[in-house]
Amino acid sequence: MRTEYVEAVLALVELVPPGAAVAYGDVAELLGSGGARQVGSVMSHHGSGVAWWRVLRANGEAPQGLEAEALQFYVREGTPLLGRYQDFLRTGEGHWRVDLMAARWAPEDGDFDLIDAIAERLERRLHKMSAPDDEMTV
DNA sequence: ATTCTGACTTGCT
DNA sequence: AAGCAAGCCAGAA
Repeated sequence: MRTEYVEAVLALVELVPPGAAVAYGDVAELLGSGGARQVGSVMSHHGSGVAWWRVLRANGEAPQGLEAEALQFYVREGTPLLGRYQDFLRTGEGHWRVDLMAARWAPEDGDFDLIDAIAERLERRLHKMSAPDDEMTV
């Protein structure tokens, strides 16, 4: 993934407040570019510096392979959870997930501007690279 | 150009 | 609840 996209994704993720969360697909949608898998890829390779646990699967499951670590953060941040997470904390058994209906980030007044700024900057930087120039007609 | 690979999604059994 | 197939977007080989 190009660095412009990586930066845009990370910048977006930093806007998500503690206790809230968004799905991979949500991030792509807010950026107006790429898809859920691209966002997942970015998080996997470059997400360690941000609150990666606030970006998860559309059904509320934590990022693949990091369930246990993520749960610690959710509990600490008071993120709404569903299922037997307490069992999971004690025994490592039991299914649970984030209650995305309740936890999904609802951007506030100032956030929309920031989101737009990020999306626009990405758009600009992306377009600059292609420069079509009628390539197909040659 | 083709194929493979992912911290993904959605729909159907 | 749990699997599965197909669709998805893009980088890498």
